[in-house]
Amino acid sequence: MQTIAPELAELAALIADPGRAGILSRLMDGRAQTASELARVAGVTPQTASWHLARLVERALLKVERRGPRRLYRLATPLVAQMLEGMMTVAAIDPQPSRPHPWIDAEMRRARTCYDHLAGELGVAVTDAMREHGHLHLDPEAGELTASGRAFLRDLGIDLRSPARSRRLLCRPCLDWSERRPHLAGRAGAAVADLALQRDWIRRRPQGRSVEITEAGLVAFRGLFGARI
Amino acid sequence: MQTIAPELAELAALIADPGRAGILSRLMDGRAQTASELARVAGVTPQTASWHLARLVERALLKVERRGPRRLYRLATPLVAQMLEGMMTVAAIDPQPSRPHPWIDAEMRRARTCYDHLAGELGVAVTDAMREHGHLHLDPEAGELTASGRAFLRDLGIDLRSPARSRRLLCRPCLDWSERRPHLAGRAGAAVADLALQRDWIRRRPQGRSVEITEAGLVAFRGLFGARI
DNA sequence: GCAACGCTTCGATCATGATCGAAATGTTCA
DNA sequence: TGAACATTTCGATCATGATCGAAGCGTTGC
Repeated sequence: MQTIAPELAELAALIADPGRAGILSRLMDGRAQTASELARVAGVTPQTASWHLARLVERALLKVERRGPRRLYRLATPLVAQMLEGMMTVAAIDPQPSRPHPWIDAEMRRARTCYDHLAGELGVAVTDAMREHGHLHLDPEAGELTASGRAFLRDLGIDLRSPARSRRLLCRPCLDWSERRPHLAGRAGAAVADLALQRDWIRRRPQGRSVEITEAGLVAFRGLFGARI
Repeated sequence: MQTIAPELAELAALIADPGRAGILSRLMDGRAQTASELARVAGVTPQTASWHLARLVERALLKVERRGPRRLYRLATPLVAQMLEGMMTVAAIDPQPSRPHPWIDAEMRRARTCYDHLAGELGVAVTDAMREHGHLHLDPEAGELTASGRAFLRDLGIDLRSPARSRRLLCRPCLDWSERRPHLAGRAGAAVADLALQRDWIRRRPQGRSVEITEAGLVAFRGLFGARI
């Protein structure tokens, strides 16, 4: 019985190295990174990272772009991000009975981006607040932005039609691996994250995927969204 | 920077072995299998399979159930199936320009079940036919069953409310890794597959995940659905 | 209780691939 | 053209874990 199992194993083997897993995890914020930065997060020497990166590109998980003497790596397609999202969700399931993940970096747990939307305590808090205000319904598999939610986002200055890529789902849940609860994803989630970056409510930390919540951000998330953060 | 990367790598390593990947792939039809059957599909001796199965259970990817002298293994949660689905989708992406997958078993490519719904040429053909008849809209990320579609399924004797687990999404796309195109999943997809099994349109092959399309099935899929199969 | 059967544990062997130092390549800028 | 820098290639070493034979365990049925 020939199945896709060999390819599945091959793909998994590619992710199974801690260095490569670190690289992929780092790229989950959707932006491109240099080989040096990726070597740093993987905790290996540049030549080792180069070897890992070559494998990831060869297998089409990453694509590379030359920018002067540097090379910028990013996830090849959103499909890869979606796959990693699913794997992280399962990876976060402790075989042991549920408890918080003390081994996750506090900054990551607090606030980060997940490809293009907010995650961590912040992402879940904003999502919860929107649900409580009736802006949002979120089931494990599906999500819906209510009329109230559309109005709310519009009043914030978000044009949901703008991201053009209307083929993307407006509103979907994404299981937060650190909080073990869904947060808002899809076009609406991306729009909220964009807004937060634009208004300087959050700032990307120079290294890593975590973001810093500014003072203005705390005020905005609490005041405008009603988030308990 | 502590992230979930180590857990991600550990999880991937678990799937990275061809034997274990074969076991997981085999269990993607959602049913439980004996250790012997899983050893067979993995192509290893029973004692090696036992070792693999122990790791998968320990890491909570599988759960085991004793049935007399046998042990029945199944996927621990639908989350695992969803993760594997995502991985298979990426695994099926050839780094090389697109072409059919000659290395996939013809029976698997023809018709199989994907957790609880139809996949392969059959799954895609049924989905396409339903789309062409206006029963279904299917975007890469989302799906919608139209009023016509609901009526169509009702006339077939499908009660979409019956599966009780109404938290599940009614209609969603699932990227078919052998056809590289979406097929119908969600509660509607599961209902169609259930119906097909009940009416003996398809039969599960004793080994493997592929299903056999019966003569009556060909008539039904062509006549009732209008599928080009 | 005993035999049959399915499955697991133990122990020894063997193969794959991750690692880094050293050196080469390639790009930019002066 | 040459210097500076980012990245890759090469080569040798080393560690992890997959494998199977043999033996042990546990359940069922006579």
